[in-house]
Amino acid sequence: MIKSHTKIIEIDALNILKEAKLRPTRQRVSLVSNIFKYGNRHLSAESLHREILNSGEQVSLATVYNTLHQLTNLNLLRQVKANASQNYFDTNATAHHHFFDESNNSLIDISKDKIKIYGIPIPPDNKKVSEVEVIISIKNK
Amino acid sequence: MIKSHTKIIEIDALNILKEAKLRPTRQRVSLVSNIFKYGNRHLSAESLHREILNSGEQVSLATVYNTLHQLTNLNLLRQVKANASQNYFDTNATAHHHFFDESNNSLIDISKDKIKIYGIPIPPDNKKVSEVEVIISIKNK
DNA sequence: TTATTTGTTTAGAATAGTTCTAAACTGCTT
DNA sequence: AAGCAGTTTAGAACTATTCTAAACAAATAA
Repeated sequence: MIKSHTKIIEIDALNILKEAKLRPTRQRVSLVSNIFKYGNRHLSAESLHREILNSGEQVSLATVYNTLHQLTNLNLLRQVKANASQNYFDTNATAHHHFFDESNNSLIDISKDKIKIYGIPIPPDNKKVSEVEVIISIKNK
Repeated sequence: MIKSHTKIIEIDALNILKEAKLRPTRQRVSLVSNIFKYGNRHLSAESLHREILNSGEQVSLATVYNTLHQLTNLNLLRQVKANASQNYFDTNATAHHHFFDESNNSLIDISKDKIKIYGIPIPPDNKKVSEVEVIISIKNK
């Protein structure tokens, strides 16, 4: 049962990589499987790397970075803006907003349609808006 | 004339440090003078350090970081959220928003009252909102 | 099928960015 | 002016990320 479940995930990973025109190397298959296994979440390169190593696979941290950036360029991941020491990648690549918990640097999704924004200024000449996001910093009461 | 202008800025720096209960060491006086000399702007530790060295003073990069963090804790500076490789400190510590230019990682201020936001969700239990900011990413047309 | 070329991928090494901590300094107390 | 306590500085250590040379894979030619 578990084996067959794993198989399904791997097939998904293979499809994702095929669509992305990235070679389905051992490293990428295990990375992509892991990245999208648990629904929407916020990953650092380091935490993903640990996860992979714990699952018994061997992939270098540099490859983790490569793959995260490739998926980000393909809009399958999204880099989150936060003033944390490490960068976070969001497995929800569609537009949405975040709570940023300053007490532990963690992020919580807020769906796009919860928040309405009016008065977005016109960008400078020769620039266009690529994304509008609201970050609500929170801290302990 | 220039000398006297510098003098005034130094007195400002001395006052800021006095209010902040930080000792007015040579390093801090030149850092604080420089930080607030040019109105609102977005500084990285590295760029501020270069600025100081160019002005003939000798301060270590570690001290630049120390001072930036001290001023941030005192709400005289504000750390900007951006997915850049380095952290940026905003000399405008009041609430406002930003354009983030993806083409060169630069920031442009947007005044708080330009943008209206409705529907900010209630934060999780025992948390309170400390800041709401909008980041409008822009790129070349 | 095998050799050759060409482009892709990986991961160790190098670099960039930030923090830690021991020594130096400052001001207070005696 | 000597000793003590807390503060500050900056070199060294560490963490996060990127670079690049070697390994690999696919495509083509022999």
